[in-house]
Amino acid sequence: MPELPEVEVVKKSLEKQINNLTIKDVKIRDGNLRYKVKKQDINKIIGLKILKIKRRSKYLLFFLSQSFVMIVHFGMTGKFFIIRKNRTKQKTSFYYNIKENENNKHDRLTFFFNNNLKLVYNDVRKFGFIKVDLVKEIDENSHLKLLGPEPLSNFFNSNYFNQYLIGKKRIIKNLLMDQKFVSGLGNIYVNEILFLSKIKPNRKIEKLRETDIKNILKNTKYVLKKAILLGGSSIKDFAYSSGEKGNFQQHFKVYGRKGLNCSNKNCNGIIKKIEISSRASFFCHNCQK
DNA sequence: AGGCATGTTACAGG
DNA sequence: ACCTGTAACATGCC
Repeated sequence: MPELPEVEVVKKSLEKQINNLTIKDVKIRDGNLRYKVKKQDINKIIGLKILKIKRRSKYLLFFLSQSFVMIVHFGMTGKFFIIRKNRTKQKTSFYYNIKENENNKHDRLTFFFNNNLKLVYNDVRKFGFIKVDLVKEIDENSHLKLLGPEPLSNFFNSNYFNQYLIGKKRIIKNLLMDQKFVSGLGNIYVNEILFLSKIKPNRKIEKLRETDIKNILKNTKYVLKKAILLGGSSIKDFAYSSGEKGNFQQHFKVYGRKGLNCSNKNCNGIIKKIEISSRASFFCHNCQK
C-alpha cells in the first residue's frame, strides 16, 4: 500500500490534472470498499468543482465547492487512473499494474469531468475507501482526528519524541508504525528508517539513547524526501519501466532483502526476516543493535 | 496448497 | 479507562 511518499506523488500528479474541474457524474461499479460507497452520498458531489487537493498522512482530501470534502484512502492496493478522450489510461500513481491497463476488472468507481476526462478508482483488495464529508467536520473526522504529526513537519522533533515516550513500553518498530505517534509511515519505510538508524526493529523504546532518536528523526525525513523525489515505491511490477512508475524500490536497503547481503559496504551480515505484530521486519543483525 | 502482501480498525486481554 | 497486540477484512500472486 501506498505510504506517505506514494500518496504525496499521487496528490501532485492529480492536482496538475484535475484541479478546477467540475465533477459531472460518478458511476459506482462496485461500492463494496472498506466502507460501502452509497449512491446517495456520492450524489452530493456531482456538479461540484475540485478546488484543492491535500494530503494528510496517507489520506487524500479533495476540497470541493459548497464546502464538501471527499476523503480517499488507498488501503493496500488502491490507485487512480486518468483516462483522456482517446481512452488511453494514464497512471496517476506509480502503483501502475500493466495488467490492469488491459482489463478494468478492479475498477470500482469512475468520476466524469466537464472536459471529458475520467478518473477511475481501482482497488484489487478493496481495503481502500472513499467518503464524502463537510469541510467544517473535517477536524472531527474519525480517521483524521487522532493522527499524530506529519513526519516531514517540524512538529516531529526530538522534544515531541521524548515527551511521547514517557510512561510507554513498546518496541520501536511498533511505535513508528503507530499513526497516533507519527502519521504516514508504513511497513516499508519503517524498515528502511531503522536500518539507516542502525536500530533493531524490536529494540525497546526504553533503550533508545538521545543519538538514536536524533538518527530516527533525521533518517525518517531523509527516506521520505528521497522516496518522494523518486516517485515513490512501485512493487510487484518491476518488469515494467514506463518512466512513470516510482523508482524508490530500487533503493530499498533492507525491505524484502531476506537472505541477501547487508547493504552496508563493510558489513558481511545477511539480512534476516522476523515477524513483528504480524508484519514482516527485515534487519541486519550486525549493523542494527 | 499454503503463505504472503504497501493499512486500518474492532476487539480482547492486561 | 488506558495501553498494547492481534485478527479480520478481499483478492491475487508465488
